[in-house]
Order: sequence, then structure tokens, then C-alpha cells
Amino acid sequence: MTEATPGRRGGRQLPTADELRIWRDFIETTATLGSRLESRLQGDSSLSTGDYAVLLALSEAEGEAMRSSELASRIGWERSRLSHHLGRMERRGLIRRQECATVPRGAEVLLTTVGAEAFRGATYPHLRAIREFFVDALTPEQIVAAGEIATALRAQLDVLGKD
Amino acid sequence: MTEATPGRRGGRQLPTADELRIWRDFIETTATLGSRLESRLQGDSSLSTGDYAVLLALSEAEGEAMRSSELASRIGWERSRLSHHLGRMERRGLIRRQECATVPRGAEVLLTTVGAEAFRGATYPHLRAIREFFVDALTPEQIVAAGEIATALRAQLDVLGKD
DNA sequence: ACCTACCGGTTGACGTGTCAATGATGCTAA
DNA sequence: TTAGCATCATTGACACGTCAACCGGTAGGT
Repeated sequence: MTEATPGRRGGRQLPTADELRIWRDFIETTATLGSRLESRLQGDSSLSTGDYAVLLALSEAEGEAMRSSELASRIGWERSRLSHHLGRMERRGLIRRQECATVPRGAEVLLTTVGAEAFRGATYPHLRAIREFFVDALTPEQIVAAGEIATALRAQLDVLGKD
Repeated sequence: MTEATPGRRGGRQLPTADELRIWRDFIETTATLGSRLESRLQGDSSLSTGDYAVLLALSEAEGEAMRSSELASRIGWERSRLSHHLGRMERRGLIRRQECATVPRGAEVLLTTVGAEAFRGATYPHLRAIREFFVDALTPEQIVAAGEIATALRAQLDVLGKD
């Protein structure tokens, strides 16, 4: 049996004003951080973070190629999102798609030389930006705490499920 | 003078493997958290977090109305983003726009009764979701740490400027 | 054999965000 | 006065994400 009367400690439904202020700071700052990294990467390499994630996965893959659905699960994207994104990347010559030899239904995604080159050029500036924006901003203890917070939030997301 | 040889502590340019792992956990988890909150809000109220931010600011404003540019700076959006968003909200009847009486070329944004009602209906479920996804996921110490991390990251964003 | 159910992938519609260009209007300096 | 010039707001083009519908093909059950 849970508390029947709302508004009391233990049965409280809503965040306090302090919790809410921290929530807003936290979610807005992390969102801004993401978009600033995005625009830095864009300026340095004309790649988006999505492009980068795809190219990273392909670079590390056997033969610089992967099945579309495996790529999707590797980088944690929905299939339709990946399909749209691959279409845009293909138009820019970063990847190619071809029918898969082994699996009848499957599409194979391959890295082009243009894509590999773009990825190599983007890597160093991107990692440097992560250091400047994130690592340099925090103390070593805060970095550890950030990792623990991420783990705890992820666990809660898993607990709550897809809703 | 800084360290001339890269790869050593003190002159290091790139994040360590541990730092990079934490970075990825952190940025991906916070992004997922944001989109899960977004879809929860959408399901509960048919509002996006953007809608919510606009409606919140208008609700708190004198006469439930604001100049467009003041609204933009209040919620920290670029003008064009706000203009596009207000267009979509106007189509749904959540707000109205009219020429400003006091400032010649200013646009006044006003809350409609539909918008006010939608906001009232969304508030409680949204705050409850913040509690479930964020407050309940963390210990009190972690919430404080999250606030400090946000502050430190924000300070670094300010230091690095618009680039 | 046939119907159905699923699976991998694509597509279209639409909301959202950024950037650059465009009005529309006041302010200031030659 | 008028030629710039900054400011307020909108617009168009495009990238990105989600959702739902769709397509082609394989697998099971009858």
C-alpha cells in the first residue's frame, strides 16, 4: 500500500523547487552541450554527429561494411532513422549501399574512400572538442560522478520501459 | 608555456579511453532522457517540450502576453526558431499573434484559452514525469552533483564562447 | 499448395532546428 | 534630406527524427 495522501514526504508526487531548478539546468545545459559539439564538428569537418557515429561504426567493422540492421542496433538507432540518414550520406558520397550477398533481404552498407577520409579528418578535432567542452570543464571527481549519474539515469530509463 | 609533446599528462590533447566512455554514456543518456520526457509529455498532453516552454513563459507573463523577442530571450531561443514554432502553435490554436500597440514593429504573443487549458492539463503529468525519470533515479547527493556538473559545463560553454 | 505472420528495409508526412536572406521600420550621420 | 545601419520579425531551403504505412520475401501451420 502506498501513501494515499499526496503532498507529504514519502507520498510526494512532484519535485521540489530546488529539484526542478537543477533539472532545468541539467537538461538544458546537456542539450546545449550536445548542439555546441555538433556545430563544432560541423565546422571542423562538415559532418554531423550522426554522420560521425555511422562512419565510426563502419570504420571499425570487418571490411568497413555492415548490414543495415546490425549498424542500426550497434549505434542504437531505429531502422527508419538510419535509412533516412544513409540516404543523405549516400547522396554526399560518404557511403554506398548494395544488396547483401549472404542474406537475401539485407542491405549492405559500405564505407567509401571519401567517407573514410572524412572520418579520419574529423576524428582528432572531435576528440579535442570533447576534451575542451567536457573533460576540461570538470574535476576528475565530477567526471566520475557524471558517469555514475549517467548509469543511474540509464537504469531508471530501463526500469520505466518504453511506457 | 604549455607542453610541447602531445600524449603526456599536462600536455595531453585527447580524452583518455575512460573519459571517452563516460562522455558517451553521459551525452547519450541525457539525450535519451530528454526524448523520453518529450514523448511522455506528448502522450499525456499532445504538447512538445517546446510548446510547454512557450506556454509556461506566457502563463507567467503579465496579462498572459509577451513581445516575441522578449519571449525568445526568456526561453533562450533564436528568433527564427521561435517564429517557426509560434506559427505551428498558432495553427493549433494554442496562441495568437497581433501587432504590438506600444512598439511599432513588435509582435505580441498571447495565450488563448485553449493554450492556457492545455498548459494546465500538462503541468502535473510533466512534473511527475520529471520526478520519475530524474529525481527518483538519483540519490540526493547525486542530484546536487548533477547541479554542480551542469553549472561547471555551462561555465565552460560560456568561456569557450560561440567559437 | 495457400494463407498468414513476421522480418528487413524503405518511403511519405509532418514536426522540429539552423542558416541565410528578406521585409519593414526606426536612428544617425554626412 | 537622405543614405546608410541596426533591430524585430518572418520566410525559404534544407537537415534531422518519429510515426505509420508499405513492400518483398521467407517461414509455419493447416
